[in-house]
Amino acid sequence: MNALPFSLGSYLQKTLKNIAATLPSFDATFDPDLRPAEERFGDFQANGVLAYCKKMRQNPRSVAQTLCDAFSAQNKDFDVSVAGAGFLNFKLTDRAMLGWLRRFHAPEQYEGHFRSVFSDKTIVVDYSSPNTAKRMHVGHLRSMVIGEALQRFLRFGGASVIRDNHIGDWGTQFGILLAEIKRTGYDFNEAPEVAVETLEALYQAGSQRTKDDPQALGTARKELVKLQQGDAENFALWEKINKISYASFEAIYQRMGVTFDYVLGESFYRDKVEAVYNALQACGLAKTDQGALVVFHPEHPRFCKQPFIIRKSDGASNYASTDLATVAYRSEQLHADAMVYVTDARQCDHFEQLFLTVKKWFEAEKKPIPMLFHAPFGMVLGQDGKAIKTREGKPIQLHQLLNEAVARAYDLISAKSPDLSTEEKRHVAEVVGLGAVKYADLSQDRMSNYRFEFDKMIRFEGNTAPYLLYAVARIHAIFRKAGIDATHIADDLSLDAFATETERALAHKLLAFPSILALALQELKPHHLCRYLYELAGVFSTFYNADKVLSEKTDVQNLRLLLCRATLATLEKGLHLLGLETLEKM
RNA sequence: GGGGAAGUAGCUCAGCGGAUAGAGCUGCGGUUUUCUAAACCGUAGGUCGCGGGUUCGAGUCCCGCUUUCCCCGCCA
Repeated sequence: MNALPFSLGSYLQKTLKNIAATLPSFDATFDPDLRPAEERFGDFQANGVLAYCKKMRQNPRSVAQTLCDAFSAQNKDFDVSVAGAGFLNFKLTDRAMLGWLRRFHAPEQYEGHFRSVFSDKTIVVDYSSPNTAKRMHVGHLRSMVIGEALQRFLRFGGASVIRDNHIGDWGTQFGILLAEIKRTGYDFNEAPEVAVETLEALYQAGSQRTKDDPQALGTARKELVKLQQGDAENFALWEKINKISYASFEAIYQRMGVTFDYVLGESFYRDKVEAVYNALQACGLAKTDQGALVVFHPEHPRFCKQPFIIRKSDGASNYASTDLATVAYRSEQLHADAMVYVTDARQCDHFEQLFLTVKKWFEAEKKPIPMLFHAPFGMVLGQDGKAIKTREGKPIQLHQLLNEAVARAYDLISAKSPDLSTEEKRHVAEVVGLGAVKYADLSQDRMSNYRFEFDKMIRFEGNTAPYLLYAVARIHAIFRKAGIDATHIADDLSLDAFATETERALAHKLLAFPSILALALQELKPHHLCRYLYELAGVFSTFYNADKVLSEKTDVQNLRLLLCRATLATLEKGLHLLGLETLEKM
């Protein structure tokens, strides 16, 4: 018999499907519906027989039994049984479990073993994407953090990922800002760190002015059209603004460990939107309405009336124009099979309209249609449950927020680990503080709004980054104490069974890692992985408390070191996939 | 007015049509001559917004009602 693969869930899924194909009770529509099981039921369970029998009007228990018998006739690694209404429960033998652990206890052993529907596909992940002329504030956190995690998931699953920061550098804000710069005569004669604040203030003042005064709005729109038509003065100003903005973004990215393959802002597509206008009119999708070029979708209950405006009545492009050009560019020039957009949920309509339009457009031109995914996320709320703001009602600057997280982490570490050197404390504080901010964001379902509370994210109880990082540090401490390099543990075990329930419970949890990753990837939701890592750390802590690793018996110690090594690998790999750094000491 | 998301323990949240709805915080009670107690163990806490329906089975799907948030033609 071959050694068991890394992804036991998908292995069982495939095996059951194959076996079912040889049995008269099943047809090709049967989906075993495999998932990790609670330990009291086994290690994995297949619930699919129930749904299948409902559809086929068959007795689920007897059908499950035939599948169970056929499976156990050819596979001795699992004890399989029929339970309840017709569940199939699979419990790995200790021997098979230990065999799996020996094969997959280190991250380098995972490489190439985790596959998904995105494997071997080229995928553009569009995330962060701030607007220039403003500094990043708390509202920019989620796209950056969630997008970074998702692109790492996709990459780990064997996809060829292109990270694209689609910066908003060509929109209406420039009309407002250019008008305000000209009105005030701002000359950029200050350091970039100061200039970025000035520009922000100018934008805010200008933005208010356009709301109060229709004439100012008109002026701003004209400045934007001039820019988009290549006016030299406006273009030079635009370049200055962007240069200053990029520098302020880069400082944040560096700190957060975020890098991009491309930074193709909206402006990159400025000479490509004309072709979009022509193409969509040529294939009859776009028409002029109230002076603007729009796309309606007659078959859609809402978008038959709600237009997708691809060119404004003043001739200026908007983000629909550039987004359409962007899809074409990514598909044709970057050869992307799929695109994932990580933006806030308010843009759901926009992306639904964009995807519908692309589908029809590409169909009409007989071009391959890329898979398009929107991964929307909810708002960041303050402690009062309302959109987070400073006391003055302004957005909280991202760099200030990160500084505060790190400062709070530093205070805590100074109190808890006074023996660390100042340098070590600073490093730990940086990892813990930034990790706490990232993890707080990732650990909640991205679709819901989440409450930003320093006190909750920088604590060591519950589903937090510090709790997970602490578990990692404790495992490192065991290897330090044993004088064993964690990457060189003995895997030639003499034991072929677990000695304690807690050992087995830990192994049970470790097996589920690939299934959880698959779920997180399928839904493009990092919180599934967070929840899993938290549970794993919890099971480990129980084991750590109950079973002493460094024991007098060599065989027991080797088994437990193997479990520690596997737990360490999973926690570290998982945290790295989430975009967090890990520590050996804290 | 139309549409979307949401309403689960006092609070913050998990819960892929499946098995007795779970965590953490808070409360109460324990555990350290032992690998990091920043931990662990125990206990308490629920009309899953309300009312119907589909199903062998509904927190999960459908319909109605209700509350909150968000979006709805030239912002992104």
